[in-house]
Amino acid sequence: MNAKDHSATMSFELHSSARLLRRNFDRRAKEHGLSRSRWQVLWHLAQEEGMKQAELAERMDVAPISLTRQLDNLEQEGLVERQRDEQDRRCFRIYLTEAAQPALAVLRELAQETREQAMHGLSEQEVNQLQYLLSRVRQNLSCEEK
Amino acid sequence: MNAKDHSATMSFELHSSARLLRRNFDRRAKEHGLSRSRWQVLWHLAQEEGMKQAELAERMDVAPISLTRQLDNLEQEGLVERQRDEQDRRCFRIYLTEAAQPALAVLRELAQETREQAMHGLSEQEVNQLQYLLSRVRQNLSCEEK
DNA sequence: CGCTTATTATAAGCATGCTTATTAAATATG
DNA sequence: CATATTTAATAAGCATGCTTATAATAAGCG
Repeated sequence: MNAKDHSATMSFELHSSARLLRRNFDRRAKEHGLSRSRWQVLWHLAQEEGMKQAELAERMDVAPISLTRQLDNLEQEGLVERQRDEQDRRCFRIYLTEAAQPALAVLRELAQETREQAMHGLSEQEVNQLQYLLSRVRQNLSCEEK
Repeated sequence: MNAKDHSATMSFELHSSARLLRRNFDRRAKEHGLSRSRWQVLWHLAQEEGMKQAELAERMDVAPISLTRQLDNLEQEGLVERQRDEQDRRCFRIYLTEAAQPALAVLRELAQETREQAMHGLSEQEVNQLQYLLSRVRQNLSCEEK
């Protein structure tokens, strides 16, 4: 097997393992009534509240319009709140509500389970190495959006 | 940073780099009028023709019904053909047409470019290592669909 | 053979992403 | 100040995945 074949296999492995990771989490989350798009919103808000919709969309790596519908639903269910920015009345700031806390607790637990399953049998050094190599691939692909 | 944080970052890196890989390819393919779902069909057929729709869907890791619409379109454009299986008249066998060859040539070239960009600066050993680690993650996640 | 079950493809309708166009508000510019 | 441009959010409509239901055919079994 030459280097070129290796890199082809690599693309496959990368694509495949990432898909399985998402799916593994999705399967767990679904049992708790959380779809992927929903848990992604809650997850990112848990890391930082009060972002504008556009900022949140940027972080989630979806188009702002794609977020609108999700926020509509989550707001209707009382899990998030849109608050008008007083300085710039065009935009909303997005906050989690108290009602979202139980869902977040579930999410943290599910994420932990998925990670443990994915990394099972890998030494700390191997996890570090994998992370390092992936970050280099990511940088190769993200820097040059030419 | 402890092992748990590492594994969290790892999930992020895996998710992120896989997404960038797809996107990088998509961007190139789009310039040639090929959407992801379309090139995935052609790509898999190029590896093996004459599969049943269900087999092809299995390989592509989509539901059979999701493939139906894509094949409808590709068949209409004359890039693929459905041929009735003579032994089992319920199923079709899917084949590429001559008209698909130019698109395939483009796809091969794009795939090569994307791989080279993704793996830029990685030694052959590092590519091997990355592939090995990813395959272990994949096995961890795929074996236990519990 | 005749009935039941499994398999293959499709249809209908939903979820969620996107592109493009629109509205309201802020900002820049003459 | 008035107009033009930019920005934030949304609306409309398309692409593509899914789940669930349906039709045709094959296969198993009495």
